[in-house]
Amino acid sequence: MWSRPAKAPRQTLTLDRIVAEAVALLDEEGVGRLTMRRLAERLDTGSTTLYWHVKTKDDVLDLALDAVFHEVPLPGREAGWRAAARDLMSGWRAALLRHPWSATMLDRPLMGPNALERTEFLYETLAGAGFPAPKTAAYSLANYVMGSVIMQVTWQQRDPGGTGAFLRERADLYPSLAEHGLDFPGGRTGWDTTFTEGLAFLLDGMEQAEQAHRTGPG
Amino acid sequence: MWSRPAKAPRQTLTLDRIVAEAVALLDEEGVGRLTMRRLAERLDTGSTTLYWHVKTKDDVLDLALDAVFHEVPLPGREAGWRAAARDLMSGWRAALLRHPWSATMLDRPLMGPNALERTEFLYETLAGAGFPAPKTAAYSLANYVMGSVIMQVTWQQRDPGGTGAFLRERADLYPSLAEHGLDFPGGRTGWDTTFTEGLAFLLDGMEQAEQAHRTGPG
DNA sequence: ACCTCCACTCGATCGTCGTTCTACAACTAG
DNA sequence: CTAGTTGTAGAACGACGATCGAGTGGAGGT
Repeated sequence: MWSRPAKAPRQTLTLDRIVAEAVALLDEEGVGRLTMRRLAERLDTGSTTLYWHVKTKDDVLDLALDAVFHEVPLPGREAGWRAAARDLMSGWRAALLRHPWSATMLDRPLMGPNALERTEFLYETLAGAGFPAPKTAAYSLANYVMGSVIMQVTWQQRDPGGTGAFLRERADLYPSLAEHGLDFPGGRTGWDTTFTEGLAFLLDGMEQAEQAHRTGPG
Repeated sequence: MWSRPAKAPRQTLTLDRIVAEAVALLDEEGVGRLTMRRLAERLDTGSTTLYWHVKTKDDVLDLALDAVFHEVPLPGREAGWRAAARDLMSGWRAALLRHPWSATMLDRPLMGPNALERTEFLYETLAGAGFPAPKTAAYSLANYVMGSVIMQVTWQQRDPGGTGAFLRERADLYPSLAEHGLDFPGGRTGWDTTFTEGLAFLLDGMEQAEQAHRTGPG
């Protein structure tokens, strides 16, 4: 009819749009509020429509998580394996922290193309450096990063801030904690330097083992 | 009346019974199937009754998680800080692996009495060993353990076993992964030794720093 | 110009969940 | 025996993930 409401020009929904909007929604409201209905609403469609592009909600989460890994830059290898590993892990951490919800989702297989590409890079780097067991080295580094991010996100956003007081009240039970511990944000860069120092421990140990392996059986 | 149906002797529901049953349910069916209704059913009561003893479902999960930490033995300190830290971390890991659902729940503040007691022990041990920043050392160790458990549980139970084949099919994209990697279970003790070796990296680095600090500024 | 087909959309609906409200039963103290 | 406290439970609410079947638009063939 003459005054037909110009029916929206049917810009077909794509998987990319769904994933991008899911990431945005997660960034803004957190993992607890990601709902198929809410996600659909933001995309101006019905919730059931999403199921044409995606099998389950878990698919959306898997895709969103892998999208985060896409933000992790692959460092150069000129500066040696240690610098490459350090930079990759720092970038990995930074990307996860930029999307705190992702920390909660690290308990699923990281099998997306972006995650695999980064893991492959890490293995290549370590194997190329002559590590006898790149598996162990990569495993240690990845574990450390995952644990760090989870811990930081946990304390930063799930802690009502009362932890310090909570522990100080119980200083008789937990003297060491009350003295040295758990007031993490502390300095502005507290988290970052603590992460870097811990990573240095790990890299030092790895370097030591690598040198021993190079000079030992040679 | 003589033949009164012996109306169940009203053994009042206690918080301990709830937590114990929650742990059992989680062990048997996993975190996805823990429901207030199912939990209540196992306790022969109504779901709403649980809310008398507990404020939300999250409380149940927090309590169940802390119950896991109760299984972590506190090692002796005679053998030095390194042995104590190693043993505490191994016990920590073992307890979490015994209840794989707990790995998924490490993204919440570990503020239960059992968790705090273990953390306090770790801080005490490291501070007593003269570490300049026990916070960094404890943080590194805890992060490593958390990451390790999460990764192992993820691959062991959420992976349909097709990962090896999946990666081998894509050996052109991920050559290093296909060669050295990700076929973790490998030997029977693959996970354990990989964990121990990685932990040794970390402890080596820490030991090195501790010695440098002792001889350096002295 | 017509028809067909298929990628795509959506309203209604199912079963389940966490949680609240309110009424009720059992035990305890006086 | 009664009053109050402690504990229990049914019904119900709103929201969720997911399925089903009926629809809609546009591209391609004829």
